[in-house]
Amino acid sequence: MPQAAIDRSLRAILSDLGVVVSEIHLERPRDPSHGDLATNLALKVASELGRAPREVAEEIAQRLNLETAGVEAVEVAGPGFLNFRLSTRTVASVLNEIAAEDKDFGRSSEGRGRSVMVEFVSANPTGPLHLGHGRQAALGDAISSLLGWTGWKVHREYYYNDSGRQMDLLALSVRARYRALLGQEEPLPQDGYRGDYVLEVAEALSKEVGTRFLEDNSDQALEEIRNFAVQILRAEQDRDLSDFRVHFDEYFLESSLYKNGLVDKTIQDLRATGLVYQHEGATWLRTTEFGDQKDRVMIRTNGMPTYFLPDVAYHKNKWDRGFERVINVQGSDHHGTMARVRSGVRALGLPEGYPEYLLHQMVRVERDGQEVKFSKRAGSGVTLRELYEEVGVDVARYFFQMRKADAQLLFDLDMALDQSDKNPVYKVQYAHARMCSIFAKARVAPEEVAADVAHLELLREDLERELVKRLGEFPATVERAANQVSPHVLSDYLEQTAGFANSWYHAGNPTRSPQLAVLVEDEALRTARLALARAVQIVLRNGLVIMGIDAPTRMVRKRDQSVE
RNA sequence: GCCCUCGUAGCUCAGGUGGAUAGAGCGACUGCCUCCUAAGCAGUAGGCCACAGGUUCGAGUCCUGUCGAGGGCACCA
Repeated sequence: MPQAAIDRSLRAILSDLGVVVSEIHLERPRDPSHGDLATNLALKVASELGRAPREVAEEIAQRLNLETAGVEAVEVAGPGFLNFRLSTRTVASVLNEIAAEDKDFGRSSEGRGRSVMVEFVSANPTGPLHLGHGRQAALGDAISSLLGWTGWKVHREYYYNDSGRQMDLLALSVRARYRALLGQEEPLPQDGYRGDYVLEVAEALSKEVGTRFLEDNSDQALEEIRNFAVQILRAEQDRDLSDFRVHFDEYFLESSLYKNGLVDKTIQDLRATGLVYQHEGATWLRTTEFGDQKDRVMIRTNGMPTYFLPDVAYHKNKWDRGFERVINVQGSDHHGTMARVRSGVRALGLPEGYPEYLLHQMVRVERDGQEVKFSKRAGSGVTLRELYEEVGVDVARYFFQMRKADAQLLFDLDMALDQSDKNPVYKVQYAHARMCSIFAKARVAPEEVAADVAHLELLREDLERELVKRLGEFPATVERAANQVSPHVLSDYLEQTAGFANSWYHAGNPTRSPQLAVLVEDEALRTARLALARAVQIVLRNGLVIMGIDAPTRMVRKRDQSVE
């Protein structure tokens, strides 16, 4: 990459000047007259050297070996910026790198094969997944993928509570519906689950067991009902996720923490720290020791643990399984658990800031400017499946990823259902498909497109240069998105890159400027442009792969909203 | 009351570590095309970056406060 050569040259000069700098920030200036790349380096180190920024910049510019840095010109501007104009050869050589690396272009090794766990979705099996889970599924999957591309060994995990009060509530809700179905009215419990899906489970139950649970109020009967309901609802969630192309390496049951004695072990270990005390009949942990706002109850007066205890046990277990880095993707309503869990595991000797959290805000859906609120089946909200069956999985995944997690997400159904370039998802996919259609028309296999530097130097149109530069930024963009745990950084890049690619393509429309078409008569130029199209294709495809979105070679428009 | 996140164009949102004239999409407006290189293309207008202070050569970005939106502050999950 051109950045790397300049970076090396600058570092050499700096060490001659006797300055150490951890990172050199090279950016693409907005204003093209400021060159292809710019750095504020001189401004940064000027004070350390006790010299004027412009003077330092001048000296760096003078010492720079243009040839080695792959630069055609360097100039000092403004308060002391260094602006670089890349040589055409440097710009062009990017395309060969992209073609050579192909499916791996954009991968890096920053993670050095270390393990990271991403825990996400983690919904309890009490009903269908809703939009919040969808956002989380898309975000968690994309983050996992980004980490994989930057050299981490990623473990996707789903944790769920298969015991406890919510489950009992579910069982009672199902039982009430089941009995009502068989003519014996039973009121839903307070805070019971009201969605139509509970009725579906009840119907299935009655088919399975007949009237067996009509009179039986035993705990054992209730547990059977619970297990039955959980099995059905878990299966439904699995289908919802799998059809959404989200898959996990491991499903972790809360109940296993009790079965394996990890909860008991945790409370013992905590007691050994001396941070545990009794107060008004409950057992507390002094989490304020680690900056929590108040101490937390671990075991209630009635002898039952709160959720805090298994949470700590679970995260200690993550650590013990070798995950020194863990990212929990959760709704921002879980904000309160963050300080608690971190304090709890710190008491057990784990490092500060473990685990990491990515909290996302709520999702709203709008149609015709009106908020869509209801799902009869789910009882409340809109289910994930309802959404992606209407707009398609690609669109749903993209929309969930295209905003930063800590901002609320407005899901605009009118935009989502638009099948033109106005829809960012299709814009990127069209751009990819257009590149594919060029190869089809030229009757060449994309893998066989090759051009040497002499050809590539012919790419002198502004749009072409701009495109090449952008394509070269793909690996750095993937890294930034991964480091910031922010998939929207990537979707933003793809959308803009697709925009440039589309403009480039349209510019060569036969009725406008046929000399700008990819498939021009001049064979050398044609070769060069095919190589550019190939690079665009690779970058867009790799980006979409990371996002978990199809990169179609041909777009087929759906006639209407009915299922294909 | 305390804590966290957010506040940028009419709308939805980007704005690497503080850097040069604050960007994109939608919508609006103006041209162009009816080509088959795709369900159009090109361009224009639109901003007190919520507000008030501060830090500094320089603030949308950092600090303090105010206002507004969302969420969290359980022996619930």
